[in-house]
Amino acid sequence: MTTNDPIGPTPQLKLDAQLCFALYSTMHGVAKVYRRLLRDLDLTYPQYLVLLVLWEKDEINVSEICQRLQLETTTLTPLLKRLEGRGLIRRTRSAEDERQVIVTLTAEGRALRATAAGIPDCIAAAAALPREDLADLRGRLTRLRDNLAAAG
Amino acid sequence: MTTNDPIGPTPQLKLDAQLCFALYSTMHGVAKVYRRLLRDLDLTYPQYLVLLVLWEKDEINVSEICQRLQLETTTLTPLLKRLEGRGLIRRTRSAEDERQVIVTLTAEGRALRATAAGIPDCIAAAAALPREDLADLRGRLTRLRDNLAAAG
DNA sequence: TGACATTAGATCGTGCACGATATAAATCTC
DNA sequence: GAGATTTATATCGTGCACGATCTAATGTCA
Repeated sequence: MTTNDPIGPTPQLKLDAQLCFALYSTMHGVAKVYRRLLRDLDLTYPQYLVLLVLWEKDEINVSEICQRLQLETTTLTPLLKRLEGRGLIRRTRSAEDERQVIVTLTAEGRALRATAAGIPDCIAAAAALPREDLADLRGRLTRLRDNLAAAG
Repeated sequence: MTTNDPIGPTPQLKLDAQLCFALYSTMHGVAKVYRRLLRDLDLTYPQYLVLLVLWEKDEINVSEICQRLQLETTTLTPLLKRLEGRGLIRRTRSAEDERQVIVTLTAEGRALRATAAGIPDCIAAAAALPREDLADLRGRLTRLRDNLAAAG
């Protein structure tokens, strides 16, 4: 028989006590809800995030999208190619600086915004918490994220 | 020239206003800190989570780990094979029910617990927030996760 | 007992996510 | 203005994460 606790309690190593696991599993729960909502649009959640960025500001280069989403170019390059393949965006080399790739929404990509307009309300409904609680949670998470970035 | 806002404000579609993006990017920030801490142990964060589960309760089957971590067997099967390849766990078919695979820590897998004992404090330090704030945040996230699961 | 359903894991295919590295264009330095 | 450095993006390899599907073992019930 193996003992389950060979070196003492170490309560911080308990899964349910860990903030990070709460974050991890809650994110998966959110992703699951989004998958259902985005299935109609045939989008993944990261693809949806890229469109959110472009709906706010069109004709930006890849690294600006990277900065906004805190993702590496190695993640975004294939994702953007898929969005281009779907006809939602165009990727063109900048004339002034040939190193940059400018990402532009197509008419279809812009049109998708109207279809997506209802998504935040669906998420809020699934969250089933008062709007101010959600805003408060967002603020706390953002502060944590900034602290981690400063520490790392 | 393309307009940036062809269908009106729709402020809920703003990236920075979205709780879900805060969750998503904060999780990536956390993962980044863990990657640095776990590099010495040659573990990924999901692998570390599996070990947390086993350090709490050894000799459990695959589906129990799935339930604890809220992951699919299709995610865990290859991950467990990698941990087995590293010599940290063993996978054996149950004698009573041949469908089940029982996961057991090896001596090396148990020993790793001592090495990992300092990680939670490192994370707390990087988070740079009072312990009660972190506990509060964990509670709020768990509530949100449960609501989403109930809705989905 | 034999047909059917259920359960536990595994396999396959697709899409993130990132570290290490490559390449080409722009910029800096002398 | 030639060579070194930096910058923007792409390529490659590995590891999650999940939906769809498969297989084998178990359970059910006529």
